[in-house]
Amino acid sequence: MAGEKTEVLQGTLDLMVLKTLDTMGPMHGFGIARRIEQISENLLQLNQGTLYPALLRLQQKGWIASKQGVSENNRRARFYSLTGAGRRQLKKEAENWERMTAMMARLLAGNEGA
Amino acid sequence: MAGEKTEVLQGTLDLMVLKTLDTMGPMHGFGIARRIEQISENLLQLNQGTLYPALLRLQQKGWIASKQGVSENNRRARFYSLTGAGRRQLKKEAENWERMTAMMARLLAGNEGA
DNA sequence: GGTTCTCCTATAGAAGATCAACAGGTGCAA
DNA sequence: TTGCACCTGTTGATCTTCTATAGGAGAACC
Repeated sequence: MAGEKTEVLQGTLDLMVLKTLDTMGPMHGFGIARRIEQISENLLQLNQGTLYPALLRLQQKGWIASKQGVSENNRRARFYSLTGAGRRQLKKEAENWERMTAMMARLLAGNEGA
Repeated sequence: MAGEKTEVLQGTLDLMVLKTLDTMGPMHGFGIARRIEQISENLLQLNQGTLYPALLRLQQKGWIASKQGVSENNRRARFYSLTGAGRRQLKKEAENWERMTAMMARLLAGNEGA
């Protein structure tokens, strides 16, 4: 009831995960999700069915690596961390995002000149 | 060869089309595509296979209406224009976009406080 | 010792958007 | 009449996210 539920903009999730890992260091999936929801001020609901396939995808592409460990709450958890390639990919996607927002800003400004 | 080809961020196309129609008035599909490519400084390549289904979708939702007409080059063309509901939807999506970019800005800034 | 709660990982199937590729009609100029 | 630029579509594949479901395991309370 309380306002709109916002979905994750397709193609943005990778960037969010990569950046979160870059900022926070190694984290487990649950923690990543919580962090993103916090940053979004709970506007964004991150489903597990969204996150874990994404984490798998990122691993297969070699952008993140995972290691078994134990969480703050003493539970078994899989910790993900950025690889070198992941850091490069993050840079690339962040730049792409900047370009995208710049373009949208131009469009939304509504200037009619080409 | 010449740099990256950027794909349309999924979920962004509706907003782009709606806003274009809002700024430019009635246009045919080909023109909309050209306008968006110009604004994006040719970073964005808009496929017909992307645009026309989108135009159809937008019509079915009642956000745009179409009318047969004749283009500047004297060809038969279908002109699309915003409806009242379309204008409302545009406002909504634009606001949503603002919220999304604000959140991404927070995330990319990398502040670690919640 | 058992129950229940929260944490944490995962998978399957459906839905939706975009892409690549193809197909076709028409005005205009050479 | 040939060719080109303009203009509108459709189809099938792929990818991403969502909804729904499943389950193990520590901790806390009884």
